[in-house]
Amino acid sequence: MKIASWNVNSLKVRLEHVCEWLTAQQPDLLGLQELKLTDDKFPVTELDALGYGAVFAGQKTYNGVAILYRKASMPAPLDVQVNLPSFPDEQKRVIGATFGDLRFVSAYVVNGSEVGSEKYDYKMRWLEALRTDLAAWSNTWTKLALVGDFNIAPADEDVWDPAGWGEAVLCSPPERQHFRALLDLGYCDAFRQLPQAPASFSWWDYRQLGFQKNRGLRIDHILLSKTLQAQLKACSIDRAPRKKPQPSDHAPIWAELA
DNA sequence: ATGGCAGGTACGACCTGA
Repeated sequence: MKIASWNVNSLKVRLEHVCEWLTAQQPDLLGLQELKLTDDKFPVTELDALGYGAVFAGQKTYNGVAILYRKASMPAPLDVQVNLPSFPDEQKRVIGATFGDLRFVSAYVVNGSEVGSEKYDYKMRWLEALRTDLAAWSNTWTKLALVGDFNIAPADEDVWDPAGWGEAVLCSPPERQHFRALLDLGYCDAFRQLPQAPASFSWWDYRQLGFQKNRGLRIDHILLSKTLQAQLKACSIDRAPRKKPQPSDHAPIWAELA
């Protein structure tokens, strides 16, 4: 089974890229973030034509998350849950669903703007709630994958210029502690369970030829529970869509499970 | 220190992203 995550930075603009990637990669589950569209504009028909169903929670302009599932291989989603139960929020940042005995959660973690700002404080409280709810979910589901744009580079090796970034937002010690706390609930960072090339990133700034110079960050992650970790066969970031015209600034990350 | 690029809103610049 192949599971994946992709911050598409507007599903309206990126629909062709998503359709091409689904066709080429045939993931069984794909978590999307930053849809930037309301539910009435979600491309149900186009995805259905490729054999994919979807559950989604969108809003105007910002945020918005979805789970796409390959209908030929996956049962229908059950127990669809939008947002964090312990954190009432107007912003649509989380959607979870159960496929057979697998719980799959797609999350778009708060960016945080800059350390010490009001948005950074919101990010801290939001991550605290995510920890609380992930702990609760872990009591219900042993096979759980939490995927998404975490807006945290877990370590210096996940930053193209650690000295330059320092302890700025996405790299600050409190954010990294929050990421570590999620792992401490019994999860692994799938990407780091396997050998990877140095300077592997999932996001590159649109400006200053960021991608061409590989000036990026690894902020998109697949977290696996222990049971799923034991099934992990491969994990990779696919840079190909980032090379296309009018790309998302994020690349998809995928993991193969036995 | 700032802006640079991109998307959305809405048709002006401005907000947000990471």
